[in-house]
Amino acid sequence: MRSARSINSDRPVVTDKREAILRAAIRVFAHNGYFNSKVADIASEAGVADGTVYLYFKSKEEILHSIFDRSMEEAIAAGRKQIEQTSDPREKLRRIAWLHLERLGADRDLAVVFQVELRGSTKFMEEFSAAGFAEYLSLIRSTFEEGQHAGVFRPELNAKVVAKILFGALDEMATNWILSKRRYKLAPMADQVLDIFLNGVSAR
Amino acid sequence: MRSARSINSDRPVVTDKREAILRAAIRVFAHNGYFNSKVADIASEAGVADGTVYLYFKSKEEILHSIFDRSMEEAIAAGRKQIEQTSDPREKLRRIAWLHLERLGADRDLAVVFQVELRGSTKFMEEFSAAGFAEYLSLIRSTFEEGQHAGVFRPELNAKVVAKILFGALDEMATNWILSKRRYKLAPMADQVLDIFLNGVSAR
DNA sequence: CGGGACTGAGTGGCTATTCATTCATAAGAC
DNA sequence: GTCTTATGAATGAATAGCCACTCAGTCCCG
Repeated sequence: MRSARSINSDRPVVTDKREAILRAAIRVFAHNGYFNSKVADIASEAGVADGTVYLYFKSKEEILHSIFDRSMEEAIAAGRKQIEQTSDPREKLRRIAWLHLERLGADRDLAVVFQVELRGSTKFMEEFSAAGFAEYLSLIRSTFEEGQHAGVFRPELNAKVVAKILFGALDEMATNWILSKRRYKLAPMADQVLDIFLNGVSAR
Repeated sequence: MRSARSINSDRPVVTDKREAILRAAIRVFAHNGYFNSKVADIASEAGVADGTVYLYFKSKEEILHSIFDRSMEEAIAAGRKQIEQTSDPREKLRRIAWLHLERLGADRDLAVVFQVELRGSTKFMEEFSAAGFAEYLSLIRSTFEEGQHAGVFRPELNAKVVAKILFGALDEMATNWILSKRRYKLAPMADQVLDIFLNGVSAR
């Protein structure tokens, strides 16, 4: 990959353009929906010609994939890093939840793509499921199991189901935030979710 | 609306064909996704000509709307009925949750349309939000508030948020069920969700 | 017959993708 | 230093295919 011409220290132009197209796509998809978005719209939003898009992406669909892949990768990496910084399972879950909503709340357009556009077809869902999504759920699950072994959480609960419940609750917060006309901070909602959740799953 | 020709007691032919198209659409949308479904596919699945679809629906989009409107109406009516049959707020929520998953679990194709296809665009989401969806959330919310006044649930919790949490958790159960290859009963998951949820929100 | 239900081939509009061409820059020759 | 040639990134007009929707005509019932 770096065999040919890796000498030139900077290739800012290349990266910039690919990046510009991705950002433009997020904005356009968020506003019009994936299926109603024209490649021409993305190109003009990015300030490039239609054809240029195809120098960086194989197809319109690949753009959506790239958005998902990159964001998910970043999110999981950030999540793991947060988790390492504490050993208390409750605190770990708190950080995961907070981070989850903080990331989505920081970029409304990206949040729309994640919460709405990526759900728009079983085909996508299944592909994405297989990819990072399942990994994210299992990050929550294993953290919970850790807490079960430590005696912090109720041992009789099914960790897989518990993970889905927490994820589902957070997911709904995000979706509602997107659809709401009122503007409020998304991340703090994590505390309200966790209050109920932790209260529900903690060993007495 | 019923001013013209409400005399004919039965219009089975009309109803039958409209019904057949709706059912066919649910199946086709569930398998291919809304945007990848051709009106011609729906017509042939329903056993009618392309043009016939337009005798019953103004557009492809209206078909999707009709599916949503009818199902949501039924679901809410069924929910209210269940609620009337008990006065215990905890039991009311239990019935709502169970019913929620039971209905989706009974018709996989319909569930796919609801969980996946209807989420595929902010435009739809907003319209649907405005319609029955918000009503459903507020059904949960007011039941919860009732419980708060009765001293059963923690009074300091924000009922709106609580409703979203319960809904989100159930919603995630349904989505996961759809995507899962393994076949299991969806409705019983309601108990696991409620176990944690009620434990989390109940006054001590 | 009259009229409504139904048909399905055809039309129009739309848009993802391609590709011949342009042009700024790099590389080499002197 | 400057002219010539090579390179490939970028362009955007053209293509090709798709599909929602229409409508002229057929069918059938009373």
